[in-house]
Formats: sequence, structure tokens, C-alpha cells
Amino acid sequence: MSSEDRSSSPVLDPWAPFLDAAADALRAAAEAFSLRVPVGELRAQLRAQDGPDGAIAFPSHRLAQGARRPPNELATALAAGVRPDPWIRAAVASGAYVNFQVEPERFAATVLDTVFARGARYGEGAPTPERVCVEHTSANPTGPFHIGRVRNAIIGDTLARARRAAGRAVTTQYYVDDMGRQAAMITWIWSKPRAEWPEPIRQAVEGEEVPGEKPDRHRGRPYPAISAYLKDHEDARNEVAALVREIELGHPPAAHRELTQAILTGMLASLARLKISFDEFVWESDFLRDGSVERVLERLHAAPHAVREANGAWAIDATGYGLPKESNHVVFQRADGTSLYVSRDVAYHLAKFARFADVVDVLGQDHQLHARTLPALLAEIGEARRPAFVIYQDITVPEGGRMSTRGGSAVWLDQLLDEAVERARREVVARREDLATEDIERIAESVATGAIRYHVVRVAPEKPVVFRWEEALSFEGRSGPFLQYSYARASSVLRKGEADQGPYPYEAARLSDPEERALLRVIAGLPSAVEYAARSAHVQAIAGYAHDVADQFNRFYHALPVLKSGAERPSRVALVAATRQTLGNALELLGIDRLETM
RNA sequence: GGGCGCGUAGCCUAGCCUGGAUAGGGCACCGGGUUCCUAACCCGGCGGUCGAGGGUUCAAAUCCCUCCGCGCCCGCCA
Repeated sequence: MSSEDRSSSPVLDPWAPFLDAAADALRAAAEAFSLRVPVGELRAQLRAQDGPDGAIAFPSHRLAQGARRPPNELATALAAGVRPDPWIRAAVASGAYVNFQVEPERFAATVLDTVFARGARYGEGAPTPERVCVEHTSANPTGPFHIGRVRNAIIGDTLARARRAAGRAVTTQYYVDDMGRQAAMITWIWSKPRAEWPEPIRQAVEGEEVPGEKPDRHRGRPYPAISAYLKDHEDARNEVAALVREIELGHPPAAHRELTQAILTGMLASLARLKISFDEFVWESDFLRDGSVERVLERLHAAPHAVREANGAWAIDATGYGLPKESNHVVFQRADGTSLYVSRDVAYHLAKFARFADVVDVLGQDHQLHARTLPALLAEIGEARRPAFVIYQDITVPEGGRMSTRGGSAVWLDQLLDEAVERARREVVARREDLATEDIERIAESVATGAIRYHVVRVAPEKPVVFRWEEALSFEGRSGPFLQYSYARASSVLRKGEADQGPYPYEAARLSDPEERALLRVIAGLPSAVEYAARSAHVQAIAGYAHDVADQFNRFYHALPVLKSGAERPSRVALVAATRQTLGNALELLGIDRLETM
């Protein structure tokens, strides 16, 4: 493709034509020295926005090695050999680097045209037919959602959004574990009339209950007391055990599903406040009911390393699958014939593989051994496909240790949200006494949830996180509200300039200030940020990118007038509109509300 | 004991996949900025050589090895 053929309008990534042009120019310049290097290779080494004043940088070291010439000398020679190009203003050697300065007017036009043409879809990649499944959250429905699990939900939801934007056909799934002993305990107690509840459990609950409280809170209340009660009441233990067995055999009482569903509904209401929802819910017990667990067990019995134990239990000798030595004995079926979590999870994954080309599971680090055991069992039954895992570190409390419901260290998501809303409300009231009450409430809710989501995504999943209220609810600096504020500020400018709607005629030549050019470069980075986050699952990259946009917009805002400028006004208005669109799209990816005013 | 993850300024964090130009941000602290489009903002200053050591390389925060520290896991629980 020659440079002249490149058109600026239909691109998805504004940097693309400039990178292509620079790669072409490099290849041509290199050929002058009889250096034949594939354009793709050169293009891969180019780094957009890495050079001085945001130039495209090319480190010539690698090429210099092939050419057996000093890098600095080669860079100088290459820069001198770059022919004039409509996309590239100049190629300047600087040490071992060749810096390609983009043609600024063409760059401004390409960026703005792309943003305006794509609108809400700016940042998205080309659609691919590949169907992918992102399973995340999947918290046991036994009580309120606590913030130890919110990291899973936010990482998973953001990853799903990023992959969707990158063009993949994403389906999110919540795996509902209705088969555990915990779930059975809840069903056990609520199946009895209140009058028949053991005294200690009734006492623990009564007096605490609030009329009309959420179902997850309500149904989950007896849980800690049941836990304590079972320790020294064998009869009750036996009742629960009998219930567990009924559930495992595939015929749970009707109340079981209803209770689980009710608690799940309450949990989902909390998540909905964070804009987190799911395409599908997969119930663990369904795999028992439809016979797929049975089929998995049969295949495992016939597996190459299956072993039957004296008492009738079945296991896989997983030696050779790279598991820790002590974990090589993987029991997949109990002596009484019932299945275990791993074998049911094999059934679940076979179901996923049947529908999706790509399967991702977001799991807490406490599941890391499971994440290595599951592939071993899949291999044993001859299944070649594997899920990809995104494993995040748990959120701990400052006193040390994980968040636990029993120890009282758990903070429920609802509590966190309520506290955040309260703080946000105070902030809004202090700044905006002109607003109506319902507007204050709406803004406070958005600020609160935005702060929490940002606080969690901004950190790489594999980093351990200590929960501190002051940090989680920060509204300044690198925070969700800072992004929302910047968006509101851009909105306000457009509103006052009566430019809420396009079109936005501009003159590229007018956007020549360093702050304007810097802003254009940042805006141009959204498509690659999306692609990177989707591919690598480093969702924190979106958070970092959104901050970069807001940050540079604020610098521009303080440095230059928009509405009060002269001939530059339409062009600057266009730049603000493009910023607002880009920042808005990034906020959408992060699940943070866009606020027109705050 | 074994396995996995983490270790960047007083605190939090990006960068590590795909090694490359003086390691980006934020909080806190100090000093400035509001007759001007939202000060949840902006400008300046202070502060790090990327846990320690070794190796590979023209080049290492980034790759490899060893060690130290912290977290998690090692159930016929999920």
C-alpha cells in the first residue's frame, strides 16, 4: 500500500495509518542499505507517542545488529533516507532512535474524524466471529455479597466489556453453587417454622431483623448461628448431612432452589448498583440433573490414571501434570458415589466448550490449585481444550487476614455502597446548593459507585489489596470521580457553547498548541488500550488510560480558553467534543456513570 | 515442606506479556493559582534506581537463577 492510498476516514485506530507510513518509510530507507526487513517486523517495533513531543519512536538497535553497524550511525542514516510522506512530517535521528513526527494537521483530522465517525463505538475493534465466555463472580448464594468478592465481579465485568469492545462475542456467566453444605444449612433452617428453630439460632436472629430487609440479608442472618450450633448438636448435623445428600443425589427440596434464588436476587441487586449484570446463570445442580456429571464420572472411571480405592471412592493419579507433589491424588468421586466440585466443574467446562471457542474463568487465588487440577482432569478424559484463568489476589483487612463473615471482618458491599453514597452526598451538597434533591441523590449514587469501581480496577488483579475505607472512597486524584468530573466539565463547556450536538466543523491547522496536540495524541490511544486490555486481561490498563485522558484534558482546559477564544473556537469545541466522547467511551468500559453535571 | 502470586519514594500504584532514550501517576507534605468555559481542578517543589545477590545481553524494573520477606493453597469442602 502506498501512502497516498491510505484514507483517513474509515480507520478504527487513528494511529494506524501513521504507524503504517512510518514502517513503510523505514523499510524503504533500510533497503537503500540493502537491509531487507519485513514491514511487519519494523511496524511491531514502532512505539506510538514514545518519542519527544509524542513522536513515533523507532529504536534502531536490533536493526543495527543485523546490519553490523553502530545504532547511532544507522539511525542517522535511516532518518536521512526517509522520503517525504504526507503522513510523516519529519524523521529525526536522536541517538539510536529515529523519531517520526506525525504530520500534525493530518493527525488532528484523522483523530477527530475517527472519533466523530465512530461515536459511541470509538475504541472498538473489528468484530470477530469468535464466541467467548467469561465466567466471573459466582459467589456462593448464602448471604449478602461482601467486598472480598467484589474484586472478582469488577475485574470480570470490565474484562467482559473490554473483550466485547475489542470485537469478540462475549457471554458472561455466573456459576450458581447451590450444592454446598453452606447452601444446605440455609435451606435446613428456613424449611422449619420459626417456632421450631433451635433456641440459640432464633435468638441470634430475632431483634436483629429489619422489616423489609433485602432477601440476601434476611435469609443469610442465621448462618453464623447455625455454624456455631452444628458444632455441638449431632442430631442437627445429621439433618443437614441428609439434606446435603438429597441435594447431591439430584433431588433437593423445592424450597432449596427458591431460597438460593432469593438470596441470589438480593446479591444481584447490590451488583446492579455497580452496573454489573450477567447474560446467563448456570446452576451447578443442573449438571447433576441432566446426567452430564454421570457421563463425566464414567469417562473418568475409564481414564488412564483412574484408581479405585478400597472403600469405593475414585481418584486420578495426576502425577505428571505438574501439580504439587502432595496434590497428585485427585479424588473425583466419593465412596458413597456422589460427585465432587472438580468433577462437576469438568461437566460445566465441557458445556462451555460446546458453545464457546474461548473460555475464561475469573477466580480468587484460593482457587489456584483448582485451576491446575481441572486441566489435569480434562486431559484425563481426552478433552484437548482448556479454560484461561484470570486469578486475582484476595482483598484483606488492615488487621491482617482475609475478609471473613465469621470473624466479623467482612464488609458487605451494601454497607460499602451506602457509606460511599453518604460521603458523596456530603460532597455534592457542599459544592452544589443549587441542585434539586433528586439530582443530588442521583449524582451521589453515581459518584459513589464510580469511586468503588475505579478503586478496584485500577490495580492489577495479581496484586494483593488491603481494604481501607479512606482509600476506597477517595474522590480525588486518580479516582473515578476525577474522571466523572472531567467528563462533566467537558459537557458543561459544550452545553454553554450550545454545542451538545454535532457536527463539529474544525480547522486542523488551528489545533497547534502543544496542549491541544498532546490531547489529540491521548485521544488516539483508546483503540490500542482496549485491544491490549482485552488480549492481556490487564483491565487496569483501561483505568490508567481513562485517567490519562482526563488528566490531559484538564491541562488543556486550564491552559487555553475554548468558548472565549477567537477563530480557534470551533476547532477547540470540536476537540472538547472528541474528548468527551473518548472519555465517555472509556467510562462505559469501566462501568462508571457519565455525569453531565456534578 | 511443596506449589502459586506479590515485593517500585512515608503510603498506594503504572510499566513486566513483546528488554531499549532522564522509571510514569496518585495520596501525604511545602509553595503558588478562582473579577475568566465546574478549584472533585491546575502549576511548581520534595521524594525512588525498581526486596537482595548473581546471570544473559550492545542494553534489564522488564528475561533466567539463588536467597529474603509477605499472602494464599496443599479436604472423599466449594
